[in-house]
Amino acid sequence: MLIYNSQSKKKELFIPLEENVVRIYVCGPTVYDDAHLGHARSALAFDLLRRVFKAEGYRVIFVKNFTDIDDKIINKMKETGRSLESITDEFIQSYKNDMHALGIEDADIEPKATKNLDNIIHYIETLIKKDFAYVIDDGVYFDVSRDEKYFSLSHREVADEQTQSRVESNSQKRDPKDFALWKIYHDNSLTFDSPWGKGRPGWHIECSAMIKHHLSVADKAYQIDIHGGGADLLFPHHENEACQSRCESGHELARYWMHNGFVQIDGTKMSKSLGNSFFLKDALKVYNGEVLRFYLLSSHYRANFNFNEEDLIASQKRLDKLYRLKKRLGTEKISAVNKTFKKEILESLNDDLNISSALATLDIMIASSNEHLDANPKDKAYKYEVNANLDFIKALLGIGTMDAFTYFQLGIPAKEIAKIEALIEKRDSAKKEKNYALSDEIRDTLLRQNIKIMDTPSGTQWERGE
RNA sequence: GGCGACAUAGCCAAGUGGCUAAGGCAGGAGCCUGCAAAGCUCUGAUCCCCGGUUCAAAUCCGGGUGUCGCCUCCA
Repeated sequence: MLIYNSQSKKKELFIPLEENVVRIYVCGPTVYDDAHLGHARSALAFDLLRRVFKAEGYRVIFVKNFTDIDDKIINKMKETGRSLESITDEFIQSYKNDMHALGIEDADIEPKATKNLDNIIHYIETLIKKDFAYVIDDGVYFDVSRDEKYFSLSHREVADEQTQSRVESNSQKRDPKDFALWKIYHDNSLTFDSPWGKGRPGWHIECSAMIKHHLSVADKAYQIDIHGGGADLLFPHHENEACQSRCESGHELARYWMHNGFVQIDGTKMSKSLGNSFFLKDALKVYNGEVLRFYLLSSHYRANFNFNEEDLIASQKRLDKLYRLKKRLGTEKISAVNKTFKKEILESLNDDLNISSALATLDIMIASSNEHLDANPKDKAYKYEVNANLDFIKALLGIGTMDAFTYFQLGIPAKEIAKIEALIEKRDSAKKEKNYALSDEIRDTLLRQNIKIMDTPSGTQWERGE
């Protein structure tokens, strides 16, 4: 497996810390609002990574946190009068529901900041004891000058004056780049006890503390194999995490750093402040989860992804072909997956998740299967193998999980289905009587309702249109 | 202002030194069909521009132009 490491800016051969085991930590959402398409893309990228490792026979320990202490959550508490837990529970559940709709399973471990306060405080104490952090009036800060490898992850040169001036700085901080490990609050907002006074943990510290507690291996040069997240987290979040962790433990945090690209709308980054963000739950009202999954998954995870409906429809049509093949197999019996097919798909994905290349192989398999079945419609052994191929894809990519007839009837209420099928019966009898004028008229009527008719040797079938 | 990424057919998108530049959507032609749909076959690119390196470059180097991102919470 080759993985593009943001730290070296190169593809590197993946070598696990422990044989046959992969430890992956991904920065999850701050749970103050519903998930948007960007969360989905990030989650899908690492879901694919997880599936590929599993297909290669690794035991995967996949950890994704929920940041449940944050100023935005505190603000929401003030606005609504609700408790922290009621807000974060709601959005954790909402996040999970949306991800499940996309075929993304829960992480193996899902730590939360509120459940790791002791770990966080202990971690900060160690950093102070080792003289990497210092206490001033408004909190505990990390002394960046004590880490000569600071900037080695994000490759930033020494920050220029402009950058420094942009950092909101406490005059007592030794360096504007120093970042908060613990923030002390004297107001009535939500706070937690600490040796330095009531307050809240800084953002970066939770990941370092939770990785150490939940995922790290001891006595290796690195604590975990892979650390992932959105490209916007590279600096300062991941740089700070890496810095804290190497200083606290003497070991580097992660051997490989992976960063996914953004979802863009009309060529600009989707973000709340720009007012162009798209909630996943709203998208899921319009598009089936698997269709959305396939679309968001279909281009490389590091590239930016320009979301638009036209491309989504094109992507759905591509998925339709997989389901049409599934439909025409007419059996669920399975033999062994085609070895060449499996090998080619895995080779593509093993190259830093080259999904485009993998999907090209899938499309070629679909076309050649159709070709073979056109010539040999009754070749059962062949059908079993194609079934096995589709089953392999289902586990690896999470597509083709539905019954084919269900797939083509998505979004059509049962009442409509009965009406459609009644019309099709009527058309069938008209056809038998060679009353083509009537049968074509019925077909046109259905087409106007976005229902496509197809006459096949095994009877008339229908599908929803776009 | 500093740093970085990207630029491949109408659209989406692989390929990063060497046979005919993957695959999908859209379009065109054909086979099939009562006619369609579906499926299959055929069909489209001097790889942003200008220089350079090389026997050979979409692929490496330099310079442009353009788009986007990070530097502030962010997936």
